Amino acid sequence: MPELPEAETVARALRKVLPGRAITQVEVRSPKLRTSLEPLKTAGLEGRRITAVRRRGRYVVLALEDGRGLLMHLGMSGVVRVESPEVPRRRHEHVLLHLDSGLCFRFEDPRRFGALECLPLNADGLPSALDFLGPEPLSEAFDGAYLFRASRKRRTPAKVFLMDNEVVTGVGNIYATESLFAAGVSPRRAAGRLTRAQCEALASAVKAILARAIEAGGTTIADFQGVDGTEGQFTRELRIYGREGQPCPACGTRLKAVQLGGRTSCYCPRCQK
DNA sequence: CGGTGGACCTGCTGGC
DNA sequence: TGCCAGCAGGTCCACC
Repeated sequence: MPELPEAETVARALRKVLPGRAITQVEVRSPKLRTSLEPLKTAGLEGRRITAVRRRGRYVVLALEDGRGLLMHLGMSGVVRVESPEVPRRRHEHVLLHLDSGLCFRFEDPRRFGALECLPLNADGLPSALDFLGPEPLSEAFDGAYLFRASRKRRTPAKVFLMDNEVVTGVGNIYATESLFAAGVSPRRAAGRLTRAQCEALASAVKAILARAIEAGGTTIADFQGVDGTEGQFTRELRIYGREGQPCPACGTRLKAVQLGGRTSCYCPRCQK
């Protein structure tokens, strides 16, 4: 799944059903995701009440009444559902949190790149493990001036720069690709060579595209689902992601693809400079 | 320090 | 038809 709009979609759905609920039983069915799941078994979560659901970047935090929180990341293929414990366990459902509402929070993740850990929360209500993250892209702290400042002397490609969680958090391959296209910036351009105007255009594009994607409930390529099983509707609004070889929607030029930072990056060689 | 490449996983697909 | 290399929304670490 999961870039910021998908994490936000999940967080909003969980906010409707989790706050106020107590965890009655923890069911751990795999030894580890990205990190070991063993500590969850002995974390003493039974009886603890969930007080709030927060999102930071691609992470979702389920705050507990005791000052700790469950830090969750959906990796590449994570899906969360809240449904009856009677529904048969799926193949890659690794953690189930039974709730006093009679429902069950279920974390499914075939590739196991996701994470679920219980950690103490700081004054901001977040685990300090997230302190390294850069600004939220939809916050005022993220704008053209910030991008321009942060990119000086960086030789890394603009796309890799935009996907760096320390620069701005939550922008992954899909939304970086779409934002660069919307801003008319080549994904290969050295970050330090971006003009002030390009930084303004990029920041605006990131904000507009993420906001629109959140409205649409995220993007589903293969496996992202909302908590209620629905697919993200932003998929139909993607303009170039995954379309290498096809004509540019703006000028008709054949879209190209390059590998940048190990990720496929589709772009229009004519529209993006 | 900044930048790159591989590792971590399973599942699907496109090309032979 | 069937097989398998390659690729997939992310992060982290070792290495230059």
